[in-house]
Amino acid sequence: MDGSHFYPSSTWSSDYGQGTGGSSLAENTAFQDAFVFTPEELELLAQEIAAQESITEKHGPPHAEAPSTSIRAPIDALLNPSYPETILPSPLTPFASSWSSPGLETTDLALPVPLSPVPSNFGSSSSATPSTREPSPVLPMPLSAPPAPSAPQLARQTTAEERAELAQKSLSWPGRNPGHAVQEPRRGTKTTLTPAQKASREAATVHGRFEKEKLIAAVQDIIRQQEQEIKAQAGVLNVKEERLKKLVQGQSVFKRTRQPSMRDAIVSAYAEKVNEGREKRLPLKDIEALLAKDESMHPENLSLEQKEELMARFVAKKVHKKGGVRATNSSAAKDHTWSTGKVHQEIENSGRRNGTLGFHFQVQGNVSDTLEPTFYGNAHALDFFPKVLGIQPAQVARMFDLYSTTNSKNLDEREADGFNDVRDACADKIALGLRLVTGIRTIRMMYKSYWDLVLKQKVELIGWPEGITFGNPSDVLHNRDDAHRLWRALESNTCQWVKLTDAELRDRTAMLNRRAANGEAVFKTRKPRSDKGKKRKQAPATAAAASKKHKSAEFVDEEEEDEEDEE
DNA sequence: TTTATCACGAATCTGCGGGG
DNA sequence: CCCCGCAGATTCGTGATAAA
Repeated sequence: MDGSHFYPSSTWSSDYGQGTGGSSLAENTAFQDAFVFTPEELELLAQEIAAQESITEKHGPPHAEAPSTSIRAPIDALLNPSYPETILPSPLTPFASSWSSPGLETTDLALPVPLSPVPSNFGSSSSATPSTREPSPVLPMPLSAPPAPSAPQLARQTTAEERAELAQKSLSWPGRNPGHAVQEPRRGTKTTLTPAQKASREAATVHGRFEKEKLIAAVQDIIRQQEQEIKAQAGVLNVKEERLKKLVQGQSVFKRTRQPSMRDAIVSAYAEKVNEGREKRLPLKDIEALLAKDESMHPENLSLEQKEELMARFVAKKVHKKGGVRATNSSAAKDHTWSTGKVHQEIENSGRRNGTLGFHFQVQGNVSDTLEPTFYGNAHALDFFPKVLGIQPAQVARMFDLYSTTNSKNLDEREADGFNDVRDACADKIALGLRLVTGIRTIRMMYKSYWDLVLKQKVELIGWPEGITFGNPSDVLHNRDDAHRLWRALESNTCQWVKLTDAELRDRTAMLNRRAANGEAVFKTRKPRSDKGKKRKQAPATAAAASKKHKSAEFVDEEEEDEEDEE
């Protein structure tokens, strides 16, 4: 069916939800795009846009409207509906409280009222009111805790060294993690705008607003068409409208991280090389053009060692980007907001696709941090708290926040605590990998008879980190570094199970036979039984006993073998 | 064979805080 | 309270290619 243009694709959602800010509509609808709007909702939406535009023109961006109450205030509001309503946004804002909004949705106050699970709303299009959307309360800034002492000093006009020194002394996240790699924020790329540039930006803003209006109108149009299309196709296909909607609107966001490629490694290194000492860095296009001419950097002209070095540098860079400590509270806050938003989106989408319920709580790790505590649940997931545990989710968030800040730990402390967990996780991951690669659900990892397993199952565990003895993680991992090294290898799939080709299998067999011939104990040999060679007493000859005995004898033997191997 | 990730710098956007 | 500029974040655009 060629109707894909009728449906909001993921491209739509990213453009529409996160791209061009300015109006709160754009930033607040990031996770609403999967909804179908009823005519009533569309009307509300239009009013909302108008209201927001006028606010924006009058008072600047909507975030300026955010109440400057303490973080406790909205929680109190949740717990106590009689809390002054002044902190609440207009009830006309049906979509005004997605994860990124500083405001609270009206439905947040109505938490005790059971929320309908989302799927039940799909069919009844006209009654799917905004109030049945998920509560997604996000607790607004600023935090009541004192601001990090480092923040104001880090603000500007400081050199990189001064910043680093201040950060080290401060209670900020990098300051609490001395010795850990810190991502240096991009600085100095900003130049003062000329009047012409300013004017140009202003014009662009106006143009952008106009474009956005067009975009919104187009989206509304698409949504209307989608409604009609679903209705029509449901009849043709003889499926329930509700079912079709679910299929159409469930978004899939399966994205796998790509393995680092040689080409990207080369481009990355080359960019650094050609930009060295350059005041204004070259655009990628130019870098690629230069690279195309520079034959010394072409993969076919690079030695194996050079390639390995480039790749190692590139991988290290990526690791740093992924896990480097954020240098400032401000960048940490941005990262946090974005990351939690993504988690919420996953919970939401997965819930739609698979019918699951989920919730997510994330709070700052230290009173010096300034991150928003957030909690989120799809459909009626958050009802679990009041209905089963007898406690409001907001209260849980507050307790969690308190727990977290009074049990603050930096990365090293966390890792020290986590040694056992990491070790266990390694063993689990290896076992799971074996099950996946063999397709045998009940298979167990046998470290001591590993080579028997390799030959029998035609699989192999590759990429075991150098310097760590191969064996059961419980036995061979003795310190944090080794545990983390193995874990990183497993997590990055550097160390993983692979299937052996016939040639590889022959190769391994030959290799093992050679080693065995040299007297090496590669194959596990069982100790001969103590009564070997002796004539044994006959078992009772009843039919039942005989059949049972036969079966269990084999079974028990294998079990014993496994237990022995795993220890 | 098709899809979409990912390298980079530039462009663009947002929140914060100083100053009027 | 509002405006403005800074700092730092995200998104865009292009081509190659890993992954599906």
